[in-house]
Amino acid sequence: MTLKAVKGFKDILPEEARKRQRIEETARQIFEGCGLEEIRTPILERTEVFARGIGEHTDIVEKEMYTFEDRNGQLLTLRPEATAGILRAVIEHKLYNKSPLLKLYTVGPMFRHERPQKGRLRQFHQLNVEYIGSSSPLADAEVVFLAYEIVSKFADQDDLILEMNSLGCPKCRPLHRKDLVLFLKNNVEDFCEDCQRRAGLNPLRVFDCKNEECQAVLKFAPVIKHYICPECAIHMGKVLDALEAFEIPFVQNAYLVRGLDYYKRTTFELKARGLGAQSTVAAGGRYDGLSSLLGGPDLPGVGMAVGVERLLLLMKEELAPRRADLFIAALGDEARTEALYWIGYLRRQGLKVEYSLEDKSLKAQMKQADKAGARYCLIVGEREMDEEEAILRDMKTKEQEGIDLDDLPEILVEKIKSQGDE
RNA sequence: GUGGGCGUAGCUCAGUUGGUUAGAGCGUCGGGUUGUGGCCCCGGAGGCCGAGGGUUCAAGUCCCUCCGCUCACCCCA
Repeated sequence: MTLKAVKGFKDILPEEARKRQRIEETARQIFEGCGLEEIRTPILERTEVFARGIGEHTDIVEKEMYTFEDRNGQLLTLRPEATAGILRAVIEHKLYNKSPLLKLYTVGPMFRHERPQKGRLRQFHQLNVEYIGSSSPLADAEVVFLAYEIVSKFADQDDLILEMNSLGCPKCRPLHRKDLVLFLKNNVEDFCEDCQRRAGLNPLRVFDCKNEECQAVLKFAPVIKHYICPECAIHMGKVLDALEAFEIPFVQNAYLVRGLDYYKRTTFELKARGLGAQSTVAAGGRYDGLSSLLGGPDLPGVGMAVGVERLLLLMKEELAPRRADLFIAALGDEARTEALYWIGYLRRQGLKVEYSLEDKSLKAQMKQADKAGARYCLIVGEREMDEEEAILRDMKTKEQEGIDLDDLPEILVEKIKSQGDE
């Protein structure tokens, strides 16, 4: 029995790692360009951080967290999402005293013990953004903007759909919730088993049900939109106006809800065709009460997460093959030793130089040069050593020229670097 | 946790009504004269046919159990 990775945990092999590098590079560029700063918090937190932050009765906390006791009997959890940990760090280090608005991003693995399927792993990765300290609807719009910008860099815009909704606030939400619960109670018979269960735990969730009969009944259910207080309505209006100004297309979905308790007001999901059942590639919303829930000051906040694995699924473009600037094919011990000196020098000059670790035939070395995508191949054997002139072959044009051994590295640097600028 | 689909070389897959040494393409390595890559040609390596039982003279092929992968429910990024 060979050893295998744990279920839902995947090895990221070189080809995929390169794609992820591209995604992260692009994201960082966009984040930094918008004035965000990176924060990195631990993957492990005290269970409390998530239990209080995410909500005791959410599925995540109830049955999906990797929670265990360490050697001292302390309850720890592998983070299932990023926001709670970041808030914990912001509060712990009183970062809010340094600036009234913190614009933070982080990239890294999250862990949830769910059954794996397309676009869903137990260890998965997110690009995360948090705007902490601002109640402005523009903060909400910025966060949506960032999600949209990143995703649309890798996905066809026609395949994307941005859904917006407002969940209301502690003032107006309870009214809706009360009426909704009442409605569900009065119509219990018409709902599927799942919905009947949801009604007790997280009533908003029934709106997510895929059952057609449930959806038919839900047409008559109280919708948040009609309960929202003037403040929330104005906030929502400003967010949507800003999105229009940003030229980001969206639709309003009155049934859009969130799985985490801490969300208030703005909530959104960016969905994509071609992802399978897990169609959400990015999502987020406002979480004004979270900071105080975690024992910090009453800081407003809004954030979002992009699912990296899902983005990977959408990423169609093939990566450019790797390219070496130069491959050095050396024949014989003397040439080889000299070649090593050149290789060290050239690499320190920033050139991508490869060569064969094994003592192979010239033909085999040329093949290797080809596989490395080398633009040039330098050939040096006994003959060249005697004549004090190595052969430089342009792999594309097949043209060859002699290079004087005396100041060979300098000549190569100049030649290859000037080529690269063209 | 509940369903469906699938497990044969590194990868994608063939494998006839059960029948002898399990195949192909791609990849990989080597060769096609003395020191020159890609294309082409030739050759090599590489499989407890997911595991364990059973039926049979005979199992990759049939039956059972388990394991794994996968898609969907659920939930969510």
